[in-house]
Amino acid sequence: MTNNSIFINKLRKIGLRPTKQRVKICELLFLREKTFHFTINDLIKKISNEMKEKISLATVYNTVHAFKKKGYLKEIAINSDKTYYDTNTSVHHHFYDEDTRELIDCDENDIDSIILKKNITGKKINSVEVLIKVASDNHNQN
Amino acid sequence: MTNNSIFINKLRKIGLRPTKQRVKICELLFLREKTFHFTINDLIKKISNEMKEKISLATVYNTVHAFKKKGYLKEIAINSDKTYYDTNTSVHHHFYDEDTRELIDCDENDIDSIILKKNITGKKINSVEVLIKVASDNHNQN
DNA sequence: GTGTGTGCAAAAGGTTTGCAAGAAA
DNA sequence: TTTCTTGCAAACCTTTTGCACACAC
Repeated sequence: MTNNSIFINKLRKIGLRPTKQRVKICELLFLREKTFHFTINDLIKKISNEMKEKISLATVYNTVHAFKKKGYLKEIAINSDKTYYDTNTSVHHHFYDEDTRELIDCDENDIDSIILKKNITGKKINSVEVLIKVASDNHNQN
Repeated sequence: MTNNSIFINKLRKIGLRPTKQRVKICELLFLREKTFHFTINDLIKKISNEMKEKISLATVYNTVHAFKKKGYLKEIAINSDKTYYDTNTSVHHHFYDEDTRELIDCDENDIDSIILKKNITGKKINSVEVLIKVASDNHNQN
C-alpha cells in the first residue's frame, strides 16, 4: 500500500474528497518524523520547491482549515502577523524564537503540566497553551 | 494636581512629548480600576464614544507602540486577526473567551507558576505566557 | 527654529470570498 | 448529473508608511 493510498483512504474516511491537491499537502505535512510548524506561506513555498507543484492560495487555505477542523492540525497562538500551524495536535507547548520567527516544541518533560484551580463559570476549557518567547542574549527586544 | 498633569509629567519623564492625543489616550487607558484589554479598534471606538474625540489611526498605532516599547502596555499572544494589548504589564496569564473574543485576566492564585526545566541554548527567555481558551459548553468549536 | 508628532491617504501583507470551470461520487 | 473542490481575482481587514502640516520645546 503506497503512502498515497493511505492518505486517500484517510481523507475519504473523514469525509473529505481525496483530491490531488489534498493528497500532495498530506504528503508534505504528515510524511515526516518530526513535528512540523508552518505558516501558509511556508507551505506554499514547500509545495513549489519540494514538490515542483503549484496549488492555489485559496486551495491551500481551504485544505489547512479543513485539516484543522478535523483535528489534524493545530493553530498556535502567537502575536504574529501570520498564523502558525502545527502537525503535532497533542497537548504540548512551544518556544517561539523571536530572532528567527520559528516555533520549537517544548518537550513535555521540560515543563510541569499546568494546573488550573479555577475556570470561568459556564465555560468549557478548549485548550491551555504555554508560549515561551526567546531571543538571543544580545537581541534588542522592542 | 489634575490627572492630566500627572500624565503630562509621566510622558515627559519617559521621553515622550505630552501631546493632546497622548494624554487623552492615557486617560482612557490608565484611569481605571481594572485591567483593560483591548485591540486598536476597541481603543478608537472608545475614543470616539467616550471622549467624543477623533484621533487618527496612525496616531493611535504610534501611541500604543510607544507605550508598549516603554513598558506601559503588554501585547498578548492570541491567534486572532487582531493584536490585543493589556494595561496590566506584570507577569500574568489569560483566559480567552472564544465566544465573545474577550480576554480575562487569570488570577495568580488560579494557576501555579510555570517552572521551566530547560531552555534553548544561547537564548534568553523574554516571556512565558499561558493562554486558556474557553467557550460556552454548547459552542461549536471550529 | 528644530525636531518630534499628527493626520491623511495610499500601500502592504495576510486572509477571505464570489464565482466559473473542473473533478469526484 | 449532482455535489464538492479548485483557482483566480477581487475584496477585506489590520497594520505600516510617506509626506505635508502642526505642535512642543
